[in-house]
Amino acid sequence: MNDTFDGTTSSNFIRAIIDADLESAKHTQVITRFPPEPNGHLHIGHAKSICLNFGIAQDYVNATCHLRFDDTNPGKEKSEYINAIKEDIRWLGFEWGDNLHHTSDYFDQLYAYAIQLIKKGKAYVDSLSADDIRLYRGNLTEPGKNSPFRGRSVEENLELLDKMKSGEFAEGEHLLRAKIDMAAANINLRDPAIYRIKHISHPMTGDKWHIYPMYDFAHCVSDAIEGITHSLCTLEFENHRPLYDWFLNELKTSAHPQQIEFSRLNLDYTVMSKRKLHELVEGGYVSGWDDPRLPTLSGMRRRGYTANAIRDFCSRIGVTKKENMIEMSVLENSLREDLDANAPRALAVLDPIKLLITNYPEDKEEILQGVNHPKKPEAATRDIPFSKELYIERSDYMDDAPKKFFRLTVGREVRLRFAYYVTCTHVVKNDTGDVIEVHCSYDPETRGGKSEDGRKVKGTIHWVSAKHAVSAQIRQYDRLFSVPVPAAEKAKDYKDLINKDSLQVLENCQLESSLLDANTSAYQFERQGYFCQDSVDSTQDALVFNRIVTLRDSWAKKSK
RNA sequence: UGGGGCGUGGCCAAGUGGUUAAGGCACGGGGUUUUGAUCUCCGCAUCCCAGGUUCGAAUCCUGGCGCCCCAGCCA
Repeated sequence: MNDTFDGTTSSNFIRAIIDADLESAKHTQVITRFPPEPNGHLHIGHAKSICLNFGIAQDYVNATCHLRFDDTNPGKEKSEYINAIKEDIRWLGFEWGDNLHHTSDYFDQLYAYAIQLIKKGKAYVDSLSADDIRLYRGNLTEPGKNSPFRGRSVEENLELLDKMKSGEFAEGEHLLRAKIDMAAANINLRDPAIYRIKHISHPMTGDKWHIYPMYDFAHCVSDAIEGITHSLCTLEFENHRPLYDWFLNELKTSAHPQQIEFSRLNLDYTVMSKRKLHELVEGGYVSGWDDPRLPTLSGMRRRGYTANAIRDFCSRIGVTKKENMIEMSVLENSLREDLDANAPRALAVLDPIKLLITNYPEDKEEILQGVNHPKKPEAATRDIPFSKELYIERSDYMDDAPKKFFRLTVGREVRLRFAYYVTCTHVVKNDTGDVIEVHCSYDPETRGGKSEDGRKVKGTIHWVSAKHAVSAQIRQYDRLFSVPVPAAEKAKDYKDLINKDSLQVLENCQLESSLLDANTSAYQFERQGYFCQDSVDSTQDALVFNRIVTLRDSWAKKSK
């Protein structure tokens, strides 16, 4: 199963373990699971896990991946997140079929297992306060000590748990704990909590329960119930694995999934923690969960990222146990690769300046042909109107330009893409010395942008006919933070490190009219970058395009 | 200074005692080009450190060093 695609390897140490388990016949089928807690939106870090888990289900014979909402904490979770999460996973290109589950589906079984633990003398109801429990737990270097309630009889524990369940106690009054070892070096083993009292109704189970199971107890048992073979999670759960195994061993479940940990994704110039993402959204630092600057899947989707690109990115970064910080350029590379291969081309002037072709007839109009995709002849061509007055990019003209500037300056000839060669004759400036009009003469013999005489014209610039152009607003997005690792700047609040130019709005950009019929997918605006119509704010009367990512620009790099 | 992990080029990442130490991103340079895009070619590490075992070590042993995680009735 050492499969590759797109020329990059997608194998990793986890797949190697699975291969070995299949080889040794420990398992004959593979079942993984993706277990989001419905308390926020999915981000690119989740995509790594989704691609790992669902990717395995996709690549191995007879394998499946369950989608399980880990809804054990009704105080923090909202059912509205559930649909958003499902939509994101589907958008990424994965499906769970009949395997949609909720941890809450197993509340009855979980409760029965808890009773079993009590009967085995492996769990007890503690009545210490939260503060006392913390005190009794000890710390990293000192062992904890037993709770005075640790020795309660099985009968008393059973009775107390039953009353906890039916809501006879206040929150915090009692707690069901596993009886393991208060002196364990691994703090997770110092009698961890199993059930806590919460008088909150649950989106799935309503008011049935007044107690809800803790992650450590619920997760391993849910995995076992579903027959998960490989339970993949991130590194911070490594210390919980002994507990995962302890529960399953004590309960003698029919299956004992193997928990395997891998490192979570970190991307530079952004933040990934749920807390920070919530803060940015709720504090109004961004426009919402789908703000195109956010690393959320909904934000990236709105920005114009493709699922393809994200999947490719995930396969490129690999899966290991090493802490990592992936550079944004890796993501952008995956993006550009997909967009270059698939996005139709168009001409659009973002910062327009008038270009007048002085020797072109006043009322003449021509229809020229532009190729829709240089690498896909089958994508054919489109009509592009041409006339005397055009708009070109302000940055494509320069006074006293250096030799290497392959664009316009007085006396220099350039090619107007798909159109004609034009030579700049002079420019008109306003009082403050800004160029407001560029005058050129054109060579009628160069229609289509080529000449018979083989004359070399190094530069090609994009343009749009003034009278035919449609104007639009363009939102240029850049990295959300001004530093690579916002969290590392301990002296500053990460919110003060937000890149002030992460969103730049350009009004009155001039687009080729065919963009009026633009669909929602990506276009390449030649020489600029990739753009897509904003799914929320763009209308026929007021077009709004988002810049997904710029084109690589070796000229900008050189001229720095 | 308890326990658990991790350390291969700027960032990822293959490698499991014998390879010129894969590949991608980034970076530098050449070519092609009606997008200074794409494409293409070339360049770019002795493997945290120190000892040791071995004919031979990134891979094995010993000792260091560095970084990450854990003291929620969160997940």
